[in-house]
Amino acid sequence: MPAAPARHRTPSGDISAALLTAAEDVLDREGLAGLTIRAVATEAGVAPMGVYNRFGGKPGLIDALLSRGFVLLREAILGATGDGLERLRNSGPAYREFALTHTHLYGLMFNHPDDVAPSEETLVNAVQSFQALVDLVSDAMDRDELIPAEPVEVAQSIWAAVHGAMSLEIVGIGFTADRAATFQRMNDAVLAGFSRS
Amino acid sequence: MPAAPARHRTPSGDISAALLTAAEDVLDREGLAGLTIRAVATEAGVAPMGVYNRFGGKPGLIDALLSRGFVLLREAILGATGDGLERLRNSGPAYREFALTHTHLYGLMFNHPDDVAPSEETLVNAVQSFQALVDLVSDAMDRDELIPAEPVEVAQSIWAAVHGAMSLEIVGIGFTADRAATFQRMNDAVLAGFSRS
DNA sequence: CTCCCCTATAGAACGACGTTATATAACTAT
DNA sequence: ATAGTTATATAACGTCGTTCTATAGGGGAG
Repeated sequence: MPAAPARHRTPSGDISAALLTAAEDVLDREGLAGLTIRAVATEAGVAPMGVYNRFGGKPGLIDALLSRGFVLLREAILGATGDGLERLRNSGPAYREFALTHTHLYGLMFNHPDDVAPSEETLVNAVQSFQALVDLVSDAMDRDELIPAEPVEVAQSIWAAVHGAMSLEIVGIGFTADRAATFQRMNDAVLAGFSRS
Repeated sequence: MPAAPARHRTPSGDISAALLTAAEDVLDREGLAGLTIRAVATEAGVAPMGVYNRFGGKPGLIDALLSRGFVLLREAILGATGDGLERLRNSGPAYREFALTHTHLYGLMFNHPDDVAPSEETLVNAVQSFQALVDLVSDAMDRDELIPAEPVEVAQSIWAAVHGAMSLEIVGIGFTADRAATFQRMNDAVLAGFSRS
């Protein structure tokens, strides 16, 4: 009989992390269409069954990607420098940077397939991303740099504007030459709407 | 031999329209996951091959949906009542109404699959949707109800904010009780950022 | 160190998908 | 009525997500 084919076995604990990292890479590189169970498993050097053992299937794997995406988004927002209103203003470009660095993941986070039901953990991470923005708004209000109002309401408006700008920019709908400058202007205009004259 | 199976044949000219209408219905009813060639053809009472004869395949069919979506969006914007700044303000809720009525189509318009390359006609319709908003902005500026600026820049910012709000509302990311009221407040805040004090 | 159980592995299989190819039958224009 | 265009039914191919089987590698108990 022929020599037994050398069969490698990945240590249990490393499988989830390997699959998740591989999924991120495949998604960034080839988009959602290229994100197949077989492709991710191959990229991770793991058997396709691992996706089912660890994530319960493709929707579970995508949910894990979303969860990680919101963690990264929160870190991007918190990475903004400055204080008060200045920091809030700087969080806009930081948000933009994240979206442009992970366009496919970003698109997935705000427009996931119907069969992907965000898990509790994912929802918590999404809320914490939003909370990071709320905190920046609250701080600016405490410093009297913004009109007093409900911070959650204001943060929701700012997030909508910033997310909308990135969604349009990623899909290629833009009618101005300098995208970064247009983003800045929109960011400033929205903040101006909530600022003291 | 058995009786020939009664084979119905759809008149040529009606096939495209039947397929497109069926695709709209299936998309609205079952989402992108349910939008299969076979399902659309069955819904239209037409052979699956019709999609290839008329639209060149599934990406072509989706492109036709996008094209029609932007026409509907333009009509929704133009349907806003009032004059000048008031009409611009009213176009927000009209936009929201369209997005909520066709959530799946709306999501597709601003986050289409990688293999769907928008046709020239679709791009023209998208530009015309945007132009409708630019015209409202220009009119409000002409009436001195907005700060003088480049209408395209201002319209781009407004669209970003409104689109972002609907994108978040559709995906279920919202932290305020009354979605319609929050939308109104954001709409007003953005316009305030471009308005005369 | 040895044995055993847990679990990752390879591989086949299923149904559904987008797509292509075939041959037949229905409409349309002459 | 006839000929050509074109929609039809049907089968097939490869790939997808998913499930099932049997095998074999690694970690823990003795």
